[in-house]
Amino acid sequence: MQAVVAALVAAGALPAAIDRSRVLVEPPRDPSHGDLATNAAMVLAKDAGRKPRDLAEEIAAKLRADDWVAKVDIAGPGFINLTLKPQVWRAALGAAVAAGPDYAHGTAGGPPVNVEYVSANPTGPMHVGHCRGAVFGDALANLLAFAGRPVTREYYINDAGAQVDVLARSAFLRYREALGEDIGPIPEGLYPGDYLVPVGQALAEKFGAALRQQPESAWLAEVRQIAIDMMMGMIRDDLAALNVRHDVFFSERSLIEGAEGAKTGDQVGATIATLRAEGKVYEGRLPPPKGAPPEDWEDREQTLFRATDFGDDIDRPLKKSDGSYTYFASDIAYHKNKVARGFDDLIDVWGADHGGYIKRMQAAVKAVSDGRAALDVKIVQLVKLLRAGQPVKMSKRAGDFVTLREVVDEVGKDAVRFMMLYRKNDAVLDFDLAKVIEQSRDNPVFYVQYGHARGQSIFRNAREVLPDLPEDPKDWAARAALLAGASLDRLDDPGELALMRAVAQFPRLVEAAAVAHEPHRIAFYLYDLASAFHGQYTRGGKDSPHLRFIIQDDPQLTLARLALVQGVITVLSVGLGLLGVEAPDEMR
RNA sequence: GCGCUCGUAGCUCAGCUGGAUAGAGCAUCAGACUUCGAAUCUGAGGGUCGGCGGUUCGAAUCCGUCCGAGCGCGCCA
Repeated sequence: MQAVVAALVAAGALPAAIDRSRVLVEPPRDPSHGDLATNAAMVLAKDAGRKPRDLAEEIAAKLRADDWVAKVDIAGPGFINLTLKPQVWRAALGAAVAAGPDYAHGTAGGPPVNVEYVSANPTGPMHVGHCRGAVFGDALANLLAFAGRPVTREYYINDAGAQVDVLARSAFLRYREALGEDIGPIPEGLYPGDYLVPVGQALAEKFGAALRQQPESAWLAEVRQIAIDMMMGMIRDDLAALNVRHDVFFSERSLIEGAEGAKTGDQVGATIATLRAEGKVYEGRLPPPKGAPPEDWEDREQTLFRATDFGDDIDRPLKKSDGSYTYFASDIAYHKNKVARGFDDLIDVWGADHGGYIKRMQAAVKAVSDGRAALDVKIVQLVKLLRAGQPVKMSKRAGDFVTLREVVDEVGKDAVRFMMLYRKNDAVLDFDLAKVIEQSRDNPVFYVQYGHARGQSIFRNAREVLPDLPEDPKDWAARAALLAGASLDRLDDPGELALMRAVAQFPRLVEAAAVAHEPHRIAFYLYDLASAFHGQYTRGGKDSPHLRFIIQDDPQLTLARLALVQGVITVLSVGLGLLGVEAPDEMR
């Protein structure tokens, strides 16, 4: 397209200085308009001082000369619709089959990117509320990595706040219990969950009765660390059950107290000092919050980050009244640490309740990187857990919540992952435990997986016609070698062409989804592809047996159609892989 | 009071970053099983894209303003 515009400029039909940036070429929404559409004539007409339709005629004439173009139409206010020759799609299918698992790989490279997700407090097992962010972050990281960017997956362990001291005290109580003491009901303010019982037992085994009569100051740090380590072990197991993984588990405490060996010292204090030297931190006063002022509001001089200089609405405090750092202060130091490790591109995945935090964190990232680094915060909205349309009630009793593990055990990780991604991340999501195990079109997980299984089933059956087919469904290379000899010219049914187009579109889709940080686009695309495939499959029914994939007396045609099936299941398999969902060879 | 997010078919949601007659699934109605897996498919009806203005060749999409929902608003993380 650009070449055509250039030619027109050269021919004097268009001014040389014309702005081409708005010229787009993309598949139209309505397939009956052709394979590609461009707005070039409309966009360029004004600057050129020409009527859009006249200009369109001129451009169309050039396009008709192209080898790949079968048809050019001008429609509406000046759209130019291109229909490509089937050879284009056949070539794309051939490429997909040949590339196998690498199809669409590396479509959108770029600098290293750091994705932080989950970062649940290490005070207990993961609950359902965590799983959406976990799945989203993991799939986004998969997507970026597959698109060709070096990705680091990170978990920030909030092991420095007051809540881990509560954890330590709760664990200590279980320790006394493990030593045979009757501890009665768990006091208000401590974590009551049974998951702390093993921690108490571990403490009892390690220390015997040694800690029992000691004051809190003597045992707090050690008990805390053991409890945190055990909680993180549980969390990692929970994440593993969801097929979520991280490369780096980063401790907040290590920022404040220094990493092992204490070489790094207090990075939070150092960060504040640096910012202060740059004039980005000052001592000052804040106005009380509007609306409902807190009872204990106290107007005092405090250490503030000049967030308003970087786009935030108000400057933000860095120290509590007792002199310790606010969570925000250590978060600044943490993000500065990420920048120092070479990441100029940061992505954080947060829950909806942290929405009010985005501006200040983006301001902080700008401040600590001199504007070089950018932070994109993806908010995942609430998940409403249902069973057959009815809300799953969580008991109000503290410590009694639905754990992530319970949900995964009930419906499986594939269903959880797919459904979490079958929605935009910033829209609330209903998750119905009854529906996701249904085996019907109403359940997208099943529907897409069934598409893959059905494709593999065709290969199993096709061995009657083509005995040379490799038996192993996972041996894509052997299949690709055989299918390379297929005469793809035999694929000329409109349904087949539509499937080829869909397969050809996948690399573009991966690129767009990666750039937009939107893994849900993959899920929707896969559903559409599965739908087109199921449709073509059923078309080869009683009325049109000649459209069946396997034609008994025509091995060559069968081979060509198997190449199409292989293209489809390649994309289904790669796409499901990005989402972290299995692509089964058969449904059971 | 302020900020962020959202508002699309009866229900649950897409809409490729400004394109053509706004699309799927469920539900409703009408059809297709001596089949490579009917666990599927084909078709029909159903819409002031929350309202009103603006920007332009063109708006569900961008801007303004109302209405409605959710989340947040020193020393919780």
